[in-house]
Amino acid sequence: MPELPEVEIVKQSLAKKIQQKKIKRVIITNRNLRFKIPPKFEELLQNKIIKKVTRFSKYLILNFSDGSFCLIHLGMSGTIHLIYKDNFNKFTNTSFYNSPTLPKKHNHVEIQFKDLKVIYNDPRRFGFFIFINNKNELINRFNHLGPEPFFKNFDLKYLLKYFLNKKKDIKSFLLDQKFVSGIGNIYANEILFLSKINPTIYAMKLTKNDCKKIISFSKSILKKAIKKGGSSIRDFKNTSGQSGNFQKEFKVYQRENLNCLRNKCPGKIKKIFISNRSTFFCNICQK
DNA sequence: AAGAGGCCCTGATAGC
DNA sequence: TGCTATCAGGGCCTCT
Repeated sequence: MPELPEVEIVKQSLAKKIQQKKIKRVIITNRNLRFKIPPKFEELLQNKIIKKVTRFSKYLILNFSDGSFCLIHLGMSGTIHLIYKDNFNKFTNTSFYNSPTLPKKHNHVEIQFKDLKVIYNDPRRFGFFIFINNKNELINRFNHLGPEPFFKNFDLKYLLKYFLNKKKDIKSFLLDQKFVSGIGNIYANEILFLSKINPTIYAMKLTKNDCKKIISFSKSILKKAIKKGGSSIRDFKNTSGQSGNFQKEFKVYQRENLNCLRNKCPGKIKKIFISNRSTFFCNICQK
């Protein structure tokens, strides 16, 4: 669900509110996430000072002043909510993701600061919180991940080499975090539409020009989505309580049977499944 | 080793 | 109204 742009919005919002602050107390109300939160977790975070909040791919990272980290993933349904102390008992909080109010069910982690608290909610429990002891351990966690689309090494040479002899559709590669990290189902669909590439085509069949377009549109669409505050396909709110706006720009995602939006293209958007993920494309202009 | 497929989980919605 | 089936922004694991 949250892809790179949405996680970036959460990161920016969170950074403004909790950087340089000391964690007073951590309360776990439900330890069952993708990885069970160990009993010592609360103790490890207590009294840590958050030097910086950063992001890699779809991962949020709390960088503590003593060199340790907390790695957070939102999975499909993870949301982060902020509650100010004055309103501790009111649901007038602003939400970073997905809900205008704090949900009553499925709250898992509560991180308390002097003046506010941060609550993590995750109905489907595909997300996680992991304590990381040091930089090496953090780097190891990311070892298997490919570059973000923004990185310099996500270039033509990389794609051409990676796609050599690959008998798998390009859509699956855009979703494969080992190849490129940060792209999810929405943006994979949109990138292929903008590139005029059929999602079912084998990666090895792509031309040099196709690869150039994929690189260029991956960067531009993610940048644009961040600029627009992410995509709100449910109730996404940033820290100011504002929705993202990028969903208004979707050209194919969730547009099954609607007219292709490319100038003068007579096509209609089709929906198929690739590796169990819904895939939207125009079968006229996406060759 | 690449590629296909299943699985983790709850909730919203569509269809009967 | 109320049931069931399907699908949802992700990623890991196993099998061939």
